[in-house]
Amino acid sequence: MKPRSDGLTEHVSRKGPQASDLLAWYDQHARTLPWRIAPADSQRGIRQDPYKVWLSEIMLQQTTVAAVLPYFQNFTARWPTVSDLALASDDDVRAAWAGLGYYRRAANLHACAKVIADQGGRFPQTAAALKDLPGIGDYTSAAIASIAFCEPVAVVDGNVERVVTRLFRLDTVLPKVKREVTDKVRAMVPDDRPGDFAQATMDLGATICTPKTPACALCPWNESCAAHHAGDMEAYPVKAPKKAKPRRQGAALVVVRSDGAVWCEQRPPTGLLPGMTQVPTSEWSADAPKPYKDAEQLGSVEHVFTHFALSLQVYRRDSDKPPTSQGWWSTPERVREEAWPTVMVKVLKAVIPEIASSIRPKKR
DNA sequence: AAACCGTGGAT
DNA sequence: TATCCAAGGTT
Repeated sequence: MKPRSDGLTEHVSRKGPQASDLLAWYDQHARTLPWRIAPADSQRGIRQDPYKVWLSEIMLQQTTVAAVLPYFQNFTARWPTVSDLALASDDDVRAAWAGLGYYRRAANLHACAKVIADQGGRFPQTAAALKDLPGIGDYTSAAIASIAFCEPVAVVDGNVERVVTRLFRLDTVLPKVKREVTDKVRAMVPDDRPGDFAQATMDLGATICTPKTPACALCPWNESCAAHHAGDMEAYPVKAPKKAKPRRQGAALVVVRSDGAVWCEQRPPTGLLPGMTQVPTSEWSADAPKPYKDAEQLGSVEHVFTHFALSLQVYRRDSDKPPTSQGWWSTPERVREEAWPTVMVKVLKAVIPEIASSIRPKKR
């Protein structure tokens, strides 16, 4: 024990973070979310619905809670069970996912639902078995297993990486530090409440141990946090420098039929925006596109994807003739049901704002 | 292993 | 306006 100037002995700094302290905080401050049950119910032995846990976890990958909420409500209202989702069409799932991003998640979600429906609608109950399913990796398998099935596994997401690298001042650069973080978490997971512990560490990261100006004064682990004592919380986790985003450009053609229908195409099933709906467009490259003929140029649209920024020149043509060989006319009543990614919503807003403004799901 | 894959909100 | 970044997975 380290002697103190007042003659007492310092205990807390050697104790290390205790799961019980975090769980006590969680019992008071857990966020209320539609896929989650209250910690009091959890302690009564009530389990969360594996379908809702799985669906929410897939949606929450690299996505904020606020963005997920209306999509989660829509999916669960439309497809109340995993077997209902398995029976949906690819088009319906894509359209329902439109706007959430990372569209391969939607294809993996649907494929996963079909596998589970084939197994009687029952989810595998261990992290190891869950990880074999499409769209389910290290994090998601552990999250579902611990939250829905009480398996005491380490659940490590971005929040947990931040919390734990600060607790122990782990200065290995991401993503290498993940192994150390996982080891630290594994040593802390309580056998009696693994799911609540996982959700508590994530809630702590989301609401207290935030990337910038963390609220250490409110943190149940502040006394045992090395970074808090050192005052360098924001230095963790250590990240590699980011690469600059290249800029690409292109042209998009909105063809409007005399009845107001818009010509649509489906993007290829792999790569960027897989399977999503688009209007005819040039290549997106470093070079300036050729202008479309017999069309009015309406201005440009800017959009930033994960690894490049795009500037699209928007053209409008009024014509009853299909401009490309593969595609379909979407009437004004149907346009909002198409699987438009956000870049295409921007394009449509530049041409038919009164119709395009109603494309996204309503917030709840 | 590093690149690919969206989006909207906060600062 | 620019940058960061949020409950990652796949190849």
